Formats: sequence, C-alpha cells, structure tokens
Amino acid sequence: MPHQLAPEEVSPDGVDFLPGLALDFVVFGFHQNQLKILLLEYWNTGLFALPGGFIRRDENLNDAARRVLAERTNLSDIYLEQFYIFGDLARHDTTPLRAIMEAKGLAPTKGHWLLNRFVSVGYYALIDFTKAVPIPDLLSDTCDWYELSALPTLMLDHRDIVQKALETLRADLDRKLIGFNRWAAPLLSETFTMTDLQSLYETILGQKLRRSSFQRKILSMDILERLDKKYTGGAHKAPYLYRFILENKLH
Amino acid sequence: MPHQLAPEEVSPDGVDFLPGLALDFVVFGFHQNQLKILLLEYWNTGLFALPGGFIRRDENLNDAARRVLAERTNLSDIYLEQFYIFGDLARHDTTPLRAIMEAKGLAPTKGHWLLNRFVSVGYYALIDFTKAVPIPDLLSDTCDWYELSALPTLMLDHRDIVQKALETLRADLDRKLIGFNRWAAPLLSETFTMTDLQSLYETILGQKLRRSSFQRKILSMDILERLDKKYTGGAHKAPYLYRFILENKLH
DNA sequence: TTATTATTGTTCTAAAATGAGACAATAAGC
DNA sequence: GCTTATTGTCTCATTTTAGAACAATAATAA
Repeated sequence: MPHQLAPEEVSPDGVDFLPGLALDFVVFGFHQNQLKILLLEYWNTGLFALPGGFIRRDENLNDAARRVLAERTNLSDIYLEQFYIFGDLARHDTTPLRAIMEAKGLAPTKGHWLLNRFVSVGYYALIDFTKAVPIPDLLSDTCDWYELSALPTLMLDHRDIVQKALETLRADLDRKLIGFNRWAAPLLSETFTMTDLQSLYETILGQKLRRSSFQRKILSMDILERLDKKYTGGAHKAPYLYRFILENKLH
Repeated sequence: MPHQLAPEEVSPDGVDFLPGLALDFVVFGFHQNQLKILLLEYWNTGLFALPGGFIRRDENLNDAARRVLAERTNLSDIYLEQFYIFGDLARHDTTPLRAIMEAKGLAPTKGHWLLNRFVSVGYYALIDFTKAVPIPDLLSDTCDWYELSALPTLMLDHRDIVQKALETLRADLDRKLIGFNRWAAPLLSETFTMTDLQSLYETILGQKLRRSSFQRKILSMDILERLDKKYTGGAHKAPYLYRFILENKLH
C-alpha cells in the first residue's frame, strides 16, 4: 500500500516528491576559452534561475540528481558532485515563483507545494559544451549557456550558489590532480592541445600560469596520450593533439 | 496564523521541525595523540549512533546545526562545516529506530514522524576535547568519546558518514593552510608544543612527518607565538609552548 | 625559393622548497 | 658531574619551480 499523502505534499504533476527538498545545478561548460553555465529563463517574467529539480520518494538523492540533469542536458553519465546545502530562511521568498506560476497560468494557491520553504542541495556538473542539448523545464521558456563572467541577475540566492560552486571547482582543481584525467576530461572535447588545457586551468583559477611549468607538470603526470599534430592554418608551428589516457589503461 | 500541519509532520516533542531532513555530526576531538568522535549509545539496545538533530521551520539550516551541537556538547562558537548530504534509500531502515523507541517506551506507530525516510546533512565539528561536556539526547543513554581507530559498530550508514568526514578533514588540512590557525586551533588547547601540533597532523593524515621539515614549515607561516618553555619533568630539553596568533593580530 | 612571423616543444640556469641527517643545548635522573 | 631523551637549529644533497632562452616549424609574404 502506498504512503498516504496530504494534498499539499504532492507536486503539481502529481509525482510523489520529497517535500521541502530541492536540487540546484551549476552546470559548467567550457567554450572559446570561457566558462559557461546553464540558466533557465522563465516565460514572460525576465527571471533567470539555475536548473533544478526534486527527489522522488523512491529514488536515491544522487540518482535524482542524475535524472534531473539528464532531463536538462540530454546527457547521461555526467561528472557530478555535491558541493553544499543551502538552507537559509531567507531563501523562502515566494515572490518570484508566484510570478512564474502566474505567467504560466498556474494558480499560486496558499500552501501550494512549490511555495513551501525549500532546502536545496547544490550540485556542480562538468559537461562537454558541444554535446549537451539544453532543454527548458515545465515552467521555463529557455535553457541556455551564459558566460560566468557576465551572468544576468539570478533569482533568490542562486548567485551565491554559483559562487560557492566556483569556489569548490577551484579547490577541487588543485585537490583532484590525481584522477584529473577523469575530472577535467568532461570539459574538453576528446582531443585538445596543451594550450587548450592550460587555458581551461587559467579560466577556472582566474590567473595566468607559466607555459613551460604547466607543460612539464602535466606531462610528468603521464595522463596524456600524444596524437598527431593539429594544423590550424596559423603561421606557426603546429601543436600536438592530446587525449586523456583512460583510468583502466593507467594501471 | 501558524502553518497548519498534518499530525505526522510534527515530531514527538511537538516541535515544528522540517520533515524528512536531519542533521548528523561527526564531532572530532584530539586527546592523548588520538582522534576521537562523539557517539550516542541508546538505552538497552547496544546501538551506537552519531549525534544528530532536526531543523525547525523558523530556523536557518546552519543555525540548527549550531543549536543541536550546543545541546550535545554544551559549547557554542564551534568550528563547524558541512561535508556531504546522505540521501540513499538504503538509509531508510526503520529497524534500529523501532528498537530504540520501544526501549524508551515510545510506540513506533505506523507513519510516525521518526520512521519516515530522512535525508541527512553531514557536518563535521572540531572542538577542544577538554572543554566539551557530552550530553545524551532524549532517546540515548550516554554521549561519549570513542577513538576513531576503534569505533563500535554504528547503526545505518553512520560508519560511511564518519569515513566521508575523515576524508574531508584530511583534504581540508592541506587546503586550509591559510587560516590554519583558526582551523586547527579548536582541536588543541590554548597552548601546545610543536610536537603536539605535529602529532595532530600525523594523526589526521595517518602518516609520519619529518620533524625538522614540519617545524621549518610551520614556523615560516608566522602563525605561532612562542611562549615560555614547558617543564614536564622529563629528563630532556624542555620544549617551547606555542599559541596561535589570532586572525585579527595577523594583519 | 627564401625570409618573416607566431607559436610551440624543449632545455637551461638560478632560485626556492624539501628530505634526511647531524649536532649542540638542556632538563631531569643517577 | 655524567647520562639520557628530546628539542631547536643548522647543513648539505636532492627535488621542484620560476623565468627565460632557444630551436623547430607551419603558414604567409617577398
């Protein structure tokens, strides 16, 4: 016999979600030497927000995260990591959601499931910019990439969430050098030049690195496989292309 | 007008908590060159668990953590950090809690608030072993220190929670060298010898460090104030005592 | 064909950090 | 005063890093 629910415990779609708990995603992509993240724009309101979702009662938390992210990006097998839980009371401002619901023709009735206080689990994801197919959710109009350095104003505390995600990303960049091949790989295409990789580093860390030191360090890690040269048409020496050696090939 | 609640949304004490969300604490203390954590033992069941608690509807998440921790240790102003959210379905095993409730004379009625699925926010805390006064909660018999290297069997996934906390602690030990004086300070008493500090490092990292290198590195950080010598009565040179220079004195 | 140019892979040297040990200083016990 | 254990500091070899230099080389222009 299924668990009995009070009406306000059920989401608008009638799906059986855990109440009061949400997921928010900072989805990083890397394109043209810029870090970008996915944002939703809500119909007719000018409001921007991070992609998010809820957890089913019969679902592991991290599985819920994978499911929601797959719905937004059309990608499975995504590099995904929890980084913080946001649970301030100040989050509980129903103004933007009321506007969004009304613009969608939904009645923001008192006690509506969506208008309760939510504690939100922050995840960051690293994905291949070229492979993702951003898909809006039920309440939003568009789902698209925005440069991290030029984000629109975000609703609620979503700006803080992005900031915290970026800090975690930076810390992890240092910390996860072991296994780095699996970590950074999702942000780059299958093959890349050393300059591409350095540029990714520099963009995440927000500072310039020395070319010779960077190359020496990365090469000494034995995580790259050198492929053919890449002839770009530029009037200069052609760089080698590299590929990450997969984990199972390392040992 | 207060929010209307279904009966099963209210905790046994009648306090208005957020449903389905709990807090679990890995409280680290350092004593006699051993890392220890606080555990609760439940009355008449032989069950051990991490200290935990719930979030009031009118309370920030992190404030709830401070409140609960103060209730368990009689300490305020504790170094506290989120490290993970545990949300697997496998957590939802009501067997131990039923036993605990029955041993306490509480009826584990179907749909009882405590028997629902809980997603739990993991916090780790660093406190001065000598200053804490461990206090059991309503359902437990004792609250005491246990050596990390010799923990009893813990209920549910609490062993995993401890493991994850320890991994985070180790990673943070490297990462937080800046501000280290504030970070490690809670684990040591006000004054300490260089050997004490090195021992703390070695215990957290689980490996021996070279004495001269450690001393050179720590002293070069300019975060320690050298005080008088400590005469222990041992037949050898007396070590200096040190104290962390407070943050506001650093600049 | 031959310079020219921009970028790359590699090498070199000086500086800095670290590893591993040596050594003198010194409390307390004998 | 001698011994013992531990400490603070110093030394030297090794490793790592910073910073610059240099040769190689695609494409372009002369």
